[in-house]
Amino acid sequence: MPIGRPREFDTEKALELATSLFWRKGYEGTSLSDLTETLGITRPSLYAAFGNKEALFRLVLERYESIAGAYRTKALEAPTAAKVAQQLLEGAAELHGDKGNPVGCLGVHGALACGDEADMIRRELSSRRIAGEEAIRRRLERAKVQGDLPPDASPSDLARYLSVVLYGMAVQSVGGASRGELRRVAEIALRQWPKNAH
Amino acid sequence: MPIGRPREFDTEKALELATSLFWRKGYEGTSLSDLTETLGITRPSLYAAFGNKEALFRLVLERYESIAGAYRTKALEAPTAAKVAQQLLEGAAELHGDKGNPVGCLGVHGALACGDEADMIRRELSSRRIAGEEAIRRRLERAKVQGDLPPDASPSDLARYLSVVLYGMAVQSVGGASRGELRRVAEIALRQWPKNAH
DNA sequence: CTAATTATATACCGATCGGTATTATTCTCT
DNA sequence: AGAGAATAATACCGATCGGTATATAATTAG
Repeated sequence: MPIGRPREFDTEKALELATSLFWRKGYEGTSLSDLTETLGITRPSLYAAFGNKEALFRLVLERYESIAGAYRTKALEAPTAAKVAQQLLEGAAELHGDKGNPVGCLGVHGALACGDEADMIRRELSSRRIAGEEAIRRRLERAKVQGDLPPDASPSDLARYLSVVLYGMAVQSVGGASRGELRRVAEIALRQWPKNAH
Repeated sequence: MPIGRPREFDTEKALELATSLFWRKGYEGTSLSDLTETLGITRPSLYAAFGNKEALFRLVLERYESIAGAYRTKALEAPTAAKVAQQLLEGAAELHGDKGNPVGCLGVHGALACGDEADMIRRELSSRRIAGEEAIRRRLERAKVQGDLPPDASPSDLARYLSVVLYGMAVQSVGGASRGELRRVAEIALRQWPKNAH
């Protein structure tokens, strides 16, 4: 056991509560009072354990991506480009259609528009969205090399299209879309997927 | 001329400046100090002219929808369902690809996630998004009656799909997507549009 | 035991939030 | 000119923001 007085709360459980809070209300919309009240700890305890609000948000973001965003990395490992697209869109439908999760996507509405003070977070989320799109693009380029996509298909355009639908589904879920409705959106979005001639 | 001391600023110009401010930074992200500084008026003048921050935002929202959202109502008047879809998506590409406009969409990121105080605005924007989707759905139902869509096509699913792509394009534009990139997204999204056998 | 170390709770910091009371100024109407 | 009405400028309100100084309690090391 480490030296000094032992911590009286579970940091992992606290991160989980903070995640759902930031997920629902975004970065700026979540106040320190929200956090301390929900986590059941005092302000100095929060700062001693996590640094400050911004550092806590970054920890939450890591946690969110490794859990809620797990379907993304898994989808990119699917054998064909068509299956990658399918798993991405259906995974988003499952995630956002799950009534147990807060609506929307932490990465999308966490800080789309915000005051000057949260500008760092806005940029961070934006670059993460871009990185996600890049990952899809690289996977589709590989697919093209493997003859898995028609020669005239553009991996970057298709990756952008997939990202757009993913973002849109997150926004749509804020309006209360059900899992079935999101699934049908995914199905329609996949209809146009470029068919290989072979 | 009305009785009393005349107003020394142009309310229409002030609304325009407020629109671009709310458009960029969202409802909560825009402070009264931002507003008074940008509009070049004092706080009491703003309150006398527009009521309060929330009332000003609603005025801005009306203005935004009648200007930036004009392409939507126009698109719904297109002769065929396919052209409605095309004009909706291409209109969004033009709007969000215009470097003269702030990125994103006021209705989408104006208050997706926010603190408790802005909850009214969040609900307002959400219900407007739903109303927009409903308008598309009704147009597509009319198209189906007119034999303009295949019998097995679902107007509500297609309307939801179109809305998702519109939302997603708004988010994508925050990441700096160009007009051409958004146009290609629109083009891909339209490939799957149900073809009529006729 | 004492000393060192770490977490806790209370109470507070300056800055900013949205909003307003007060007073002075500029106009129309009689 | 003077009364009434509306806007303008200054200065301020309580509440909340993110963050912290201070002191106390709980633990390990010696």
